[in-house]
Amino acid sequence: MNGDVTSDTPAPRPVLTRARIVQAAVGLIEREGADALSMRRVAAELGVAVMSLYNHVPNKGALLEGVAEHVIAGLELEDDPSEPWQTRARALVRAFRKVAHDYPRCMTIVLTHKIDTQLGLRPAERALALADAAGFDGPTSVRIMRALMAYALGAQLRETGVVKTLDNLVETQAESWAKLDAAEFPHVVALSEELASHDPETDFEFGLDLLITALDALPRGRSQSR
Amino acid sequence: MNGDVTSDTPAPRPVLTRARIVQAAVGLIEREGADALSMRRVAAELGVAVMSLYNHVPNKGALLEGVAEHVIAGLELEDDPSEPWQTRARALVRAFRKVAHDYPRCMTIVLTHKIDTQLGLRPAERALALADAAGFDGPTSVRIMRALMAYALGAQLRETGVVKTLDNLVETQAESWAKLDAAEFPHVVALSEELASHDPETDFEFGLDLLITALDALPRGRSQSR
DNA sequence: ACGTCTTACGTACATCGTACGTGTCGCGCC
DNA sequence: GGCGCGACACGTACGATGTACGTAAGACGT
Repeated sequence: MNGDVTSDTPAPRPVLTRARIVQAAVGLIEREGADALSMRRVAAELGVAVMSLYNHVPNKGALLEGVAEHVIAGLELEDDPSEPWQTRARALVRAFRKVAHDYPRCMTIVLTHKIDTQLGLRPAERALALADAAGFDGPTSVRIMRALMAYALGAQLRETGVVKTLDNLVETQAESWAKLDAAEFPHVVALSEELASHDPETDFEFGLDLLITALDALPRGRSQSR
Repeated sequence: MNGDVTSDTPAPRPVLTRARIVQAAVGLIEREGADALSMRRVAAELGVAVMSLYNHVPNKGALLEGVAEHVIAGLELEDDPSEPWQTRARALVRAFRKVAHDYPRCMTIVLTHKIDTQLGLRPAERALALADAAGFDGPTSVRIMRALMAYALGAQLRETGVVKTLDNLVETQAESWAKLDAAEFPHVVALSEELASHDPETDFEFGLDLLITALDALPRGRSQSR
């Protein structure tokens, strides 16, 4: 009567699939960090033997590419071409900020792995379209895209703490400032409060504004669309 | 007569030291990539047993921090305060480009590891000093520093190919463009030539110019020093 | 001569990625 | 029905890795 195991979903095992594996990996990374990711942990996560994963993923590298792909797919790239290009450009860069915020601990993996899908081309296409709409010529458009990418990239790595090298250490080592000789680092010491206070939102918008207004002031060959 | 082994350096074993270990690690990474780095490989590199390393380095993580520190120490931060701040700012950001170019395969490690030395504060101090010289107030100076850092960071990750995700895949997959439907990625297809051609220098300077000129146009409370 | 400290070494173990062989299940074909 | 066959989950096993731990050999003050 009730024991029809084959047709009625038994629930505990919703079939193993590449998508489920990738999702488990993403979850694991976000919960315990990228170092904690291992094929064995992922398998355990899914209640499955280790080698079963290899039926859907050729190797760990491919899994990581899957993770990168998954995250990039989360980019929300809705666009309204009737808006001025400045607004659309801001929206594009903000979309990066959004995913970086949603998957902070995945970022290292996302950035250091290739993405074979055309998904990875969407941001580039969008940026080029914007520059085109703004009236810039081809070579300039490419450079604009690269500059925007660079900023979006760096700002997010900074904000999410992926990059611990530069100014971030200023923020995380507040207690050791006392030992800093003000002679060698006068400005850092003087601005320690501002450095410690975090307002990533306005920090991000500040830099974005710089770029957009600079682009706006740039001479261009063709007339802009709006 | 000639066999005084203790005083005259026997050459093959110049004493094991943390600096030598770090240097070996850096060399190995640059030659074979970060994945190839293992304590055993480093030990072999130095003609030494594996565990001997642990007399100078508590664990692998500390070694990586040492690598990061070594690279950051290579930042050439000479400065001429008599120059206009724009020039000095350009020099600062270019210094990042220089090290990233010198140690491309170390960058991932450099960025994802903390640096405990005050060495890591030098760039921040310099950037803050520049913003101060330009006449910006404290909070704005901090934001300027962060924006410059973000760009320097992102631009270098892009250029050195550490980040393979965004537009870089456009450049590395030239052969597969034929299969791109021009309907979905019209601009990418149209600008494929510009995308493929590499002129990192001017790309970099383009973005840097955007930021500097935007900063220059910014209103500021105090008068600039020059 | 002798303890102590420093440093290089070797062994041992847990954990990792994954190559390979085995078992089970469902489905088309006779 | 029987039967072969491909897909998929599993278990075992091997090499490589990071490192805890014990050992030994020289340096040096007493």
